Order: sequence, then C-alpha cells, then structure tokens
Amino acid sequence: MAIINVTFPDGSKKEFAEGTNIREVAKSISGRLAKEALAAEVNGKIVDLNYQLKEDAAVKIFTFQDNQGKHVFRHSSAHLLAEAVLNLFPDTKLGIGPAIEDGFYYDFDSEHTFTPEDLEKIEAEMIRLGKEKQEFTRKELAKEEAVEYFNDKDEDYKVELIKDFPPDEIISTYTQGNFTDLCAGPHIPNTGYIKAVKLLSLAGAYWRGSEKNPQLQRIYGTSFAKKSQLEEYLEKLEEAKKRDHRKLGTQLGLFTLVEEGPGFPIFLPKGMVLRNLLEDYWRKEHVKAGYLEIKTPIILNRGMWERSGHWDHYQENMYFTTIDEQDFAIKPMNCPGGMLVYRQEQHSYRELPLRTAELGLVHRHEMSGALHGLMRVRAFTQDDAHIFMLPEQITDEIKGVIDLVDKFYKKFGFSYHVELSTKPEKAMGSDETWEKATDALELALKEKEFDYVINEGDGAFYGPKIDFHLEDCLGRTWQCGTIQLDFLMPEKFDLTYIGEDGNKHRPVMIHRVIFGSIERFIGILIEHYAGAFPTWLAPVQAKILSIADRNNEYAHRLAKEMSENGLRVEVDDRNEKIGYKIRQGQLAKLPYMLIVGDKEENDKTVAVRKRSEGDIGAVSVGQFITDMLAEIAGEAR
RNA sequence: GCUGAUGUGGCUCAGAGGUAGAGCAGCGCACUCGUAAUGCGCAGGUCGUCGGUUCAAAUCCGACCAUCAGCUCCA
Repeated sequence: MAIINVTFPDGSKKEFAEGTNIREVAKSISGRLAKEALAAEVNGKIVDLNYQLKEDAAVKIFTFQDNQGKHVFRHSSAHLLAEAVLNLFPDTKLGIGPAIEDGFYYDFDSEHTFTPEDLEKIEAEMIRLGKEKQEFTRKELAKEEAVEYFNDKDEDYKVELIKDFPPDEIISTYTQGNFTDLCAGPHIPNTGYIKAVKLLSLAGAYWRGSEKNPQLQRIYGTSFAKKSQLEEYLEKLEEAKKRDHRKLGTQLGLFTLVEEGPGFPIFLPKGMVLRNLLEDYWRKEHVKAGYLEIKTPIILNRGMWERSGHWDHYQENMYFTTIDEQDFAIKPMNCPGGMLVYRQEQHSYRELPLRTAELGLVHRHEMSGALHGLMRVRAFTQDDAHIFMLPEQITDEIKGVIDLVDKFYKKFGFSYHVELSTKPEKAMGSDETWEKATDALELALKEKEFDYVINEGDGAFYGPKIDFHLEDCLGRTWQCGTIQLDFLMPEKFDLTYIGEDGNKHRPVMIHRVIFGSIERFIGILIEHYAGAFPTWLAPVQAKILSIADRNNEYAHRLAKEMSENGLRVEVDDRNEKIGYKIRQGQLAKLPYMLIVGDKEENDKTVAVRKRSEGDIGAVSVGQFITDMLAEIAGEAR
C-alpha cells in the first residue's frame, strides 16, 4: 500500500497509508482535535472528515474556531432545519439553504404559512433529530439520475437547479436519517454536533432573488458548537440593538420619524448641531481639497430631466409637480444642476479639473418596505460633487477622491469595504464606453492596492461606480461613499472645453459623495459611537449641575462664560438631588458634567465628571475651558 | 412593492368581549441635598385609521396607514 505524505499548516509533515481518512489523521494529532474536527481542506478543496487521502496533500483540519468550520457547521444546521420542517410539514418543497454570516437559512415553499410558534416546534424537532446523531453521508450521481431522483420527490426547485448545471457535472447529495438534499457539501460527521440551535426569524424571499419568481418562506437561524456560545451570541445581539440609531435618536433627542412623513425624518435641535458640525468639517476639507461649493434648485423642468436620461431611466423613483401647466420634477440627483453650472461659461483646459461640490437635498421614491430609520429615507442630503476633467486626469482624480473618502472614514474610526459596480440592465450608452469607464475605476483601485469585490450590474444608469460600504450595529452594510465615472452626461449636455489646440473637446466627469447621505452617515455615526459622541461632535459638550438652589446663579455664570468661549453647555438647575442629575446626564451620554456646590463656588472651580472616567476632581474654570478647547481642537482637526 | 409580525398616554410595557392600568418622563408641593433614581400629590389616552359583528369592542372580523425583520431595490 502506498504511503502518503501529508503537510500541515504549521509546516510539519506526517506519513499515512493511502486511503486514510481525515478523521484518522485528526486522531493521530490529538484526541481533542478528532473530537472537535468538523471538516477539512485537502489541497485547497473543502472536504468531509471521511474523505480518503489518495495522494500527497496539504491538509488543514477545521473546527468551529475556524470560519470554514463554522460555515460547514451552519450549512449542516440548514440541512437539519430542512429535515425537521419536512418531518412536521411533509408537503413542503425545498428551495435553497446556505450558511450565512452568523448562521444559516432555508427557503421553503409550503401551503402552510409558518408562524413564530411553528419555529419553536421546528427548533424542538431539530434538537430531537440532533440527539439521534444521524450521520451525513455523501453520494455522487450523474445529472440525469439526480433529476430523476428529485423529480420523484416532487422537489421542483431542486430539479430546476440541477437542470442549470453543466451536462457532465457530477451531482452530489447528502443524506442524514431519511432526509436527502442536493448539496455540494461538505458536512459535519453527524447531527449530534448541533446542540445549540436557535431559529431567529421568518421572512419572505423570492426564489432565486427575482421579484418575478414565487416568494418562498425563509427561516433564519443560527447554531453553535456549545450552548454557552449561543447564549453569548444572543446577548451580543441584544446589546447591539441598544445601539440602534432609531432608538438612540429618540432617546438623545437627535431626530424623529413620524407617521405623517414616512421616509422624511425630522431633525431636532440636538441633531441639527451634529449635522451642522459634520457639514462644517466637510466644507473645511473640501476647500482644502480644491472644491468650489454651489447650490442648485430642488425643482427643474421636464426637458432637463429628459435630457439627463432620468426621465427614461429613473422615473419610477421620482416625484413630479406642475408649475403653470408645465411638468417639473423634484431632483433625485444633483448632477443635472451641476451640468447647468458648468454650461454657464466656456471652459479652458487650463481650468480642469474643475471640482464643484454641493450639499444637495434630493428626493427619491423608495418602496415602502425599504425604508429604514435614517439609513434609507425618501429625502436626503448628498454631499455631492462633480469633477469635470481631461481624459488624462481621470486616474489621478479618482485616486484623489479615494484618499478623501479614506481620510473622512478614518477620522470617525470606520472600517469599510469597497465594491466595484458594473453596467446595469437599464443603462445608457455603449458597451465600449462602459468598459472604458469601468477599467479606469478598476485601475485606480489597483494602483491604490485596495481589496474590492465586484458587484455586477449595480452601477448607476450613466456609469460604473466604486462604492464604499459601512456597517451598522447589526453588521448590515450600507453604501455611503461612491465614485462614479461618467462619459455620457457631458455628451447629453454637450459640455465642452477649449483644448490646447484651440478646438472644443468633451470633458469627462466624476460624480462622487463622501458621506453619501448626511442622514445615513449620521445613522451610522450614532451606532458606531453608541450615542456617546466625541466631544467635538457632542450636541451638548458639558452640563453644569448645581448641588443646591443657591448655586444656580454661579452655574449660570459659568455656562455663560463657557458659551462665550464657544462651548456647547447646558445647566441642570432643577431642584433635584445630585445623584439624580448625574444619572440623567450619564444616560444622555454627555462628555462632561460639571458639579458645582458651595465648595466650587467659593474656590471658583468646577468638579469635573468625565463620561468615561467618572469624577476626576476639581479644576479652575479657566483651566477647564482651556483643556476642553484643546481637546476639541485636537479631535476636530 | 412582496412575506410575516407589531401598533395602548412623550418613552417602556401590562390588559385578550363588560367600557383603560403601571413605571419612567412632565407639572405642583415639601426636602436644599456632594457623584447613576428623595417623598407625596396632580395631570395626561376618541387603545394607528376607517368600516363591520355584538346589548356591549382596546379585545373578534375586514380594509387601509405606519413601524419592525427579511426579500427586492438603493445614498
């Protein structure tokens, strides 16, 4: 029998007899690994533990600690879910059931509408089946056999999937107990591993993600190797929900969402302070980066929107109005206004790149089901800019914008990921133009050495884009910044510049936003800081709390002095105990509370209580103001 | 828009056919207080909206609106 050389991730090597399976390999390393092993990677391919080695191989064994191990574990959990559902609701047809970040789901087609109570029953059934320790066994079959097998079981969706595979594809199925599913695998050894499982929610999901297809019932769940891990996870979810910007927004008095204006958030005084600070910072940075600020109207006439292509390509998202019997539209984007600005005068190649920026309020008709706090609204302000440039300036300008986005996000401590979105179905312009634009964006990303994923067909109707995504408290990502390269709009509006040769040429343009929408960015910001804003951003930077009524005058005198120094201060002069005032201040997440009683009044000091550190002792008023201004200047830089 | 769930005072929630209740917040009074909730009292709700069933509806039924989760779509 042949000897096989196995190399492990740490570089160590071991010899095994041909046909040895991974379980035995794990056992040879340690009993514990054999117990915890879920799946393995052999020469780059993910396999089951009973995969038999046939040649020399690099072997990695995965446990629940590894992402791959988790993934396999959750995928097997999805199979267990399907088995449980079929046991309880035999007429159910199966869609697909993959592992996802933090869990898994399975899509079902059933006459019966699942209820939250059903989820409990299904969960109990999963646990029961888990106790049976049913083994997952793999079987390979030819395409026709597979079609026949699933046809017999009336699994229409599975048949549809198989029919889309290439003709010579080897199809595999996995069976546990008397449940068999179409699946590439791999899977964990048996269902007994799944001891901690929780079905979390129920939702409709279109078959293969298309609105045109029937809607299936999707059950979401998660599972862990140990009960304690599940509990920890559920606790973490609860904690994350406390950071929800919708909750904190009301609690902290930043904004409000009312039934009278779905998707039209109302900003309250404290929210406006935050918003204005962001805009101030934005303006400062944009002047530095060579942008000129403009403001274009919210309403423009029909002809202009026809020219821009929005009338044909974006109508379903737009709001309309009539003025003096003429059609007008409320802008869903700022670009056409930007075009009108460029067209105001003749431009020389010497002026380019010309960077015009606009904090523009746009309105878009979003589907009612898509609305979400400040993250997805129907009216929002984009921190827009349109850069008009020579073709040879494209890469540098894109790189400049990438740097600016990075600077902004780093300032707030955001981590983000980048996507490159390509030509959508509803697009203007030729494939060549699109390809040219997409290549230019890709080149800039490569030169910047950014990791990015390609988002097919998700570009704007006038051009491809680089999207910057930020995460909310639950790890859902939202597109914020975007850079779009556009050869078409300058054409549509017949934009020109006079080149070195004295002739007219067509400029290229970039549409870009950094925050994306101020509203969305604020939503992310609230969740990121859990409402505890750094001092420079805090709507109220310090609150002065008086100990007794007789200290109120001193408190107000201090407040006046601090306000005159540009600090945002409030006084709590209510006739309440200091512990109570402090509690409320702490819940309001104020960076500083200044407690003033007889002692402070006599010494002309304030007793400082810092949000993060508690009581830090008394300092003179002047000293406190100086320190705070220094802190703010440092943060706001 | 689709699927499911939810909607009770400013906020968090109880009440599940007999005509609305608590805590917090608010207001008043007393206490004048030293680092996360002082006590007492008062006021506040056409129970999302409209319609139906019933002697009687917050409660049962229907439609609509809004919100939440997900799908789809997007900054």
